[in-house]
Amino acid sequence: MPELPEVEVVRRGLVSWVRGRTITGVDVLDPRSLRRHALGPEDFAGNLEGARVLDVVRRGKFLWLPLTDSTAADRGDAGTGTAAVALMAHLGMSGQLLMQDPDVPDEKHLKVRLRLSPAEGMPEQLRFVDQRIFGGLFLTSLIPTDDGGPGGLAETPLPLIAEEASHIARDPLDPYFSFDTFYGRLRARRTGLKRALLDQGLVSGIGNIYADEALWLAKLHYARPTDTLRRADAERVLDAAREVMTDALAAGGTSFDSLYVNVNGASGYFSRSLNSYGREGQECRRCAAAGIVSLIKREQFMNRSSYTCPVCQPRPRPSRGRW
DNA sequence: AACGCGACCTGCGAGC
DNA sequence: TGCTCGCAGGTCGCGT
Repeated sequence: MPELPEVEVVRRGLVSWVRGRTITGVDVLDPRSLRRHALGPEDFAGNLEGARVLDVVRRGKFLWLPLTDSTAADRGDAGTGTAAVALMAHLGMSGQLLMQDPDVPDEKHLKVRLRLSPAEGMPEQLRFVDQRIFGGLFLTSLIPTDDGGPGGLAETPLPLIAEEASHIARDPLDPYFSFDTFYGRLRARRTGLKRALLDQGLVSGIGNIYADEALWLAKLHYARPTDTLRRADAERVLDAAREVMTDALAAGGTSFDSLYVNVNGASGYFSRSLNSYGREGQECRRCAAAGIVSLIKREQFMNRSSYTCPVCQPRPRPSRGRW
């Protein structure tokens, strides 16, 4: 489910419920969801119990909760306490973070339950639910960022980043995102445009859906070589990514239920607004508006599906070298 | 450096 | 009804 807009919906939903609260108990129902926590479930639980959640931070599709040291958790400054570690969450393909009351029956794919200190009118459990187990939770250190900016989007941005997310580039909606840096690195690559857009180390937050949508909006083919891509084309595809992710974020707001973080917003947004993804055999809307009949084509690329309009996103001609 | 895989998983619908 | 196949929005690590 989650690309940047979906993860941001989760972040926004989560922060008002968990910021300032203490983790009082941890139930690991399926240790496979802690695969990336090398020291095992007991270490995971032991380090979380007693720690206070300071914030919810996102970079790309990575989400983390900076924590106070569990031994120093009784300071009153929930928002400004220092943090050296964080609880990292990645939703993978099917992960959800749900706020639930204790009397709500366990979800079928409930993997980890965090019990939180009671707070007036707030659910007492944060549950990690994940059908496919590509996502997971783990603890990670917080380290200084290397560009002076904040580690990610947060209520109280700090120049610290979760170590396990430090290889992830900023996303196009991040105020500290540098187009010049992105473009320079893009031109240095000898690869295709979609592969580059999906490379979270180059630009983050874009997944298979929004890559296809951005390429469609920008009228660019996924195989367009990056090393010759003009600045205006790179700007166009990034602006397109920004546009589609901003729209999705706005629509995703409707999928957030105040009782829990609802990760079910897919149906609402996608059925209405997608122009290429999942539309194999259907008319390209832009071509149709111009009186041309062109059917969206699906192709295997990078072991996944890519959707393009053969008319307005023509495949680039094979380059034979300039000289 | 880049790429193509496989690995990690469960569940759904289509087709037989 | 039950089987197999292909498919699903991600990331990591290996070999070439």
